[in-house]
Order: sequence, then structure tokens, then C-alpha cells
Amino acid sequence: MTFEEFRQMATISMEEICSEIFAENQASIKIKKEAVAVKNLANIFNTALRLSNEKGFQSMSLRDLSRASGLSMGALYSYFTSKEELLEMIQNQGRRLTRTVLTRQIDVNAEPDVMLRTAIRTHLYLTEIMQKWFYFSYMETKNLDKPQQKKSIDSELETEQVFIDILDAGSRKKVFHVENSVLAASVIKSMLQDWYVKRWKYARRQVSVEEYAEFVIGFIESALQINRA
Amino acid sequence: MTFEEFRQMATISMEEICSEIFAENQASIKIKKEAVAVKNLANIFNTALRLSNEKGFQSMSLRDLSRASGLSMGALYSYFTSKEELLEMIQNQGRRLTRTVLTRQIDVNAEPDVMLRTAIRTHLYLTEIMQKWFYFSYMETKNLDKPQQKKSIDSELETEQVFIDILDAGSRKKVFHVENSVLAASVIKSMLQDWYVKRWKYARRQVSVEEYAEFVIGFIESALQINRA
DNA sequence: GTCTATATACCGATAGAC
DNA sequence: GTCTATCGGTATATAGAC
Repeated sequence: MTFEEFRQMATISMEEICSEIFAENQASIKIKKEAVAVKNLANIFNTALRLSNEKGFQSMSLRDLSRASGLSMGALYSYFTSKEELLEMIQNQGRRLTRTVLTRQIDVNAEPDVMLRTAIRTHLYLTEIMQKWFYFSYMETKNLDKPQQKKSIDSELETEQVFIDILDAGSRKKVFHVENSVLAASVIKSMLQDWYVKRWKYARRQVSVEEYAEFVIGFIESALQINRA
Repeated sequence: MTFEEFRQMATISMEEICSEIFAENQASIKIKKEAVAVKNLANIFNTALRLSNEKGFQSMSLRDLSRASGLSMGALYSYFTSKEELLEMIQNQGRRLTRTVLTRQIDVNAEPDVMLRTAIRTHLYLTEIMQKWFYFSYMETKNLDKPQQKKSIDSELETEQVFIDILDAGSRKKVFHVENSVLAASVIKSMLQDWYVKRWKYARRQVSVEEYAEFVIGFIESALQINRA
């Protein structure tokens, strides 16, 4: 699957996501008209992600957010009850999105080598579309309170488990040579995270997400000794 | 080389580092007696790293640092002129240390496969000893001002270049099969960074730095098709 | 060299006009 | 639904006693 095909199929628009956020946070959001709320939420999240990814969520004051988004302080507080809640809303939505897209894309009946390629591509394509969101989530996890931190950790381990399962299945079927599927999944995940954490590096080198995906798949398949005597 | 041998040879003590910091920042440090300054600097840096790595540098107020270190606000400001300068002092020292240790350890006359293993082990062992420092540097880079950010980026690319050179040398000598040494160096670096960024994960799984080093070396050597028909 | 006390600014959050 | 004005609290940074 090409990145363009993925993008069209995933149909992840900021409006859809904000519509979900609106539905899930009716308790905290004082605005009742969905059309107004969704428009402003999209503005708030986009602006908050941009400012936070430049200098960190804590360093971004709500006055900064107010200025950059064009909404007043009072208006902002119609959409969340505290700055911490804004942080949690962003994090929660990112996690939901990851789980939904990753599990939807992977065909559990496919052969392990096909599943591996699909999982790698899906992960990279998703994080390419939602780069700001993933970068934010990666960098701000440690600023969350303990219960929210646990959710982040569980989410990380859940994604990793997808790869552990694929590697174990491939190992049983003797398609891969895997000595330690847990560590192998860890290093695979680190390569995938590098794509959105070090986005500036790949942009500077003019490496596209498809090139990176092809390279990573080739590198990992070589490490797992697929199709070799 | 084992981790224990490396630790003894590197002889990186907090006191030595703080002695260097003292020498380099005489302009900002009001204290004149070296013995006093070094002791307090070690306290300040250790405490700042601990608090920052728990909840971020921006979220750590100097009152927090004062309380946790046992030094008063006034005393703290005898060692730096602003909170931002404290951040820069920590970052600078981490970078210097990386460059010194990494270039000292690697024998440029060795065979590429030996150099690769040495570079991987040295990098992992160094980041194991200085884990807090590297984690801090990784997480707080984006909070620096532009000139300091550039230094961080240059440092990252410099470390990566070490691996690119090794891979290219191995490719020329036909010891490795490398299609794209730049991307290969990138993913190798991401695996090495994972060790100190996701330290909690490996601690929980009781993976030692030597086990991780062995695994990563094996994984990469397999990907580069060393010693295979 | 280290302390306490304080200056000044800005933070998150809210009340109330419109 | 959005605004401005303002609250109380806390931040960085400094002055001056000891």
C-alpha cells in the first residue's frame, strides 16, 4: 500500500477527531453548538500542538495559546476546565487513534512476513499523518500525572506486543530467525518512533515516509534472515 | 570489553565533571574556592537532573531545586546567572563528554566490523553511566534557544557520522552489505538512544546493558549480513 | 559564601459585562 | 458564546544582612 492510498483510506480529518473529542468531553465543554465547538477545538488543538512542539507544553502559557489561536482566555476555558485537562484530552485522543487504526489495518490471518510489513507501514504512515500528535505524546508523557502516565506506558507496551506476537508467529512457522522477540520488537519500535521524533532530520535529508518504510522493512527482514539460505 | 571494565577505564566521576564546569564558567560562578564550588555544583546538577527527569526542566521551579538540594535561592544564583544558563551548562557538559569518550574509544585503524562493535558498546556503556544526563539532553533540547539547539543538532549528526563512516568503510571492504549508510546509521542510532530514553522498560524486564549490547550487535550484524554466504 | 526578604512579572483561573 | 478585567498565587531574580 502506498502512503497516498493509506491517507485516503484512513480519512483522518482534524474535524472528525474534534467531533469525537466534543462528544467525549461534554462535561467539561461549556459550548453546546457542535459546529462552533468543533471549529474552535480544531483551532485550539492545532495551535496547542504547534506551540508545545516548539517549546514544550509547560512553557506554553495559556496566554500564548490565546494569542496564537485568536481566542480569549475566557473562551479557551469554555473548552476545558484546566490546562492539565487540555493535556489529557490531547493525549487520550492520540492513543485512541493509534489503537483504532493499527488494529483495523492488520489482518490477523495473513502470513507473519506480510503482517510484519503491514504493521511497519501502517505505523509509519499513521505517525506521518499525525506527526505533531505523536511527537507531543512522546515528549509530554512524563509531565502527566501518575494515572495518565500509566495509560501511556500501557499504550506503548500494547503497540509493542503487536510486534512481539508477529515475531513469535513467524518464529514458530520458521519464517523468521528470532532469538529474542521482546528485544527485537523493542528495537523495531525504536526505529518507527525515530521517524516522528527526528522528523527534522529526515525532512532535511529529503527522505519520504515511503523511502523510510522500504528501508526499515529491508533492514529488519535482513536482520530476521527472511528468504535466505 | 565488559561494562565493568569500561566503567573503571572511563573514570567519569561527577566531581571531575563539575571541576571542568567550574573552570569553564568562572564568569558566571561567583564562588571562588574550588572545593566549595565543586561540591555544590555536583549537588545542584544531580538534583536538577533528578527533578527535571521526573517532571521536566520547565516544571521544576528553582524553589523546588532549592528545597531538594538544601541550598537557598541566593546560594543557587551564585552558581548561574539564570535558569536558562543552568540548562545550557548541563547540556554543554553532556555534549563534551560524549565527544571525548566516543572518539577516545574508537581505534580508527581497526577493521570495520570491530569498529562497529566497539562503537555500539561504547555508546551504550557511556549512556548507561550517564543515563540521567543523556535523558535530560534528549528531552530538553527543544527548550533551548536557537544557537544552543543548533549545537545539539550538530552533536547528534556528528555522532551519527561516526557510524556512517564505519558503515562506508565496511561497505568498501565488502565486510558489510550496506545499501544506504545514512539511513542505516540513523536506525542504529535510534536503537542506541532507546536504551536511555526507555530505561524504565528495560529495567522492568531486567535486561542489563551488556545483554542489550549483545542483542543489538547481533541484530545489526545480521541486518548487515556479516559472515554469511 | 550563604542566608532571608522582597521586587517585579506573569501564571492559571474566574467573574461578570455584553 | 465571547470578551475584558482582575483575583490570588507563584515564578525568576536580586538586595542586603550576617
